[in-house]
Amino acid sequence: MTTDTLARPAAAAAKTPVEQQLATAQDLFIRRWGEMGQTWGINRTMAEIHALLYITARPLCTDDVMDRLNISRGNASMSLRALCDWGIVRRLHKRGERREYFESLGDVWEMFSLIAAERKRREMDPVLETIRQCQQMLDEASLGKAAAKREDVQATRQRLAGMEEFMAVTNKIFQQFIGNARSGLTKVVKVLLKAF
Amino acid sequence: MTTDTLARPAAAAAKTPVEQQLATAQDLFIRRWGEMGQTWGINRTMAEIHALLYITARPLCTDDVMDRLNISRGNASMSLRALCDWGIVRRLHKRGERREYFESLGDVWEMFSLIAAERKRREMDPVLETIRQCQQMLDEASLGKAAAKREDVQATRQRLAGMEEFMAVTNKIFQQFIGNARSGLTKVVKVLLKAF
DNA sequence: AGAATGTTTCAGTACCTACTGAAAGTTGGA
DNA sequence: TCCAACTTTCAGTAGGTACTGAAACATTCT
Repeated sequence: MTTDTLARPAAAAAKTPVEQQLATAQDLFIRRWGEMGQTWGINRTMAEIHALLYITARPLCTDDVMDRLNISRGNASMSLRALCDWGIVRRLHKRGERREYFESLGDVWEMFSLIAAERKRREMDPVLETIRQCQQMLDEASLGKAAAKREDVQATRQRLAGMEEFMAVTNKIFQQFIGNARSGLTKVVKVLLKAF
Repeated sequence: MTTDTLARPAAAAAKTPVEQQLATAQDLFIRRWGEMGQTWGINRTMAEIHALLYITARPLCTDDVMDRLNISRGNASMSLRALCDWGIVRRLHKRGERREYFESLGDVWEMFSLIAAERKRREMDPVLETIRQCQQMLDEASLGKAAAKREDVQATRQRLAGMEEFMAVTNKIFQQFIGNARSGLTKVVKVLLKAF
């Protein structure tokens, strides 16, 4: 089932052996990156496009992407836009050319920061808010004297508190990464690796 | 489209007001946790079952789960097994009872460690290996004198190297968490908060 | 052994996400 | 102003994942 991993068309026309090998190596990376994306909730094509832009390390236009990955124009357009929204791909106008080019950020640490910031905002923050909302509901529910002592209510309260603490701390760590970008992250890493 | 978020049946029969409010608060948390799971590559039901076991803080049997979340026996069985495989839910035999119960770990930090370890193994390690494989392919490709100097080959090499460094360091950080669980993470947090 | 109780598996299906391709929209040049 | 080059949108659909429900399987009790 993964045996045809290498079968994806490398790219079109006449190539030198070296070019072919380069394309094959790139395809291997692109494919794997796409697979990983999926298991982290990023769709395969988007991850593959990003991998392509990152690994080729030069600006590509929509048609380049379509041809290389064998996807439709619509798909390429939507995915490129989404990548730009995440901030990990940049639009680029070449002087004297009408068509737009796209290039990936080159700094993996910076990309990670951008992604972390966005996912925190989109996914962790809402959960934290929900937890607090739940806690409030339980507070109101157990205004009655006896109610407050029900063990099931107590148990749920404790679990909510445990999760809240975890999410709050995780959020804080994320925040350290965010905004510090490269310098911040490498510093973080150094500090961490030394501390253990 | 998210308006019926609260419409999910709270649970069946006759309940005191407090019980109802408790169930409602729990459902809210369960639902949100399920949503978040999806965006992190964990299927909704599995995340919901886990949330249910965590938030109720007592062992539940398959039928409890089925009834509360309104899912089929097959689905409940498969998902519970998967949760046990991850190690964040434990099977539990009650004395004198035939049926099996399930309970969630109570320590969020420990759960996080288990999940991190497993995802590292399943998802990051293969990518690291692929990157090294790609690098090797390029090494072979550019044995020829001129080939090694092609700028496209050079560029791809650099990008691969950047990604490799990132993944290697990330892996190392994960490894610090794994096995250290709570103490490890809180230590990380302390170190970080002091360093900035 | 058979019945009672509980669990797992899996073929079929519902549902949902991601993709295509063509039409509509946009921008710049003549 | 119209044309040419290029981009975006979106209705329809393909393909994939997750779910159901029933049958097969397991275990314990009588």
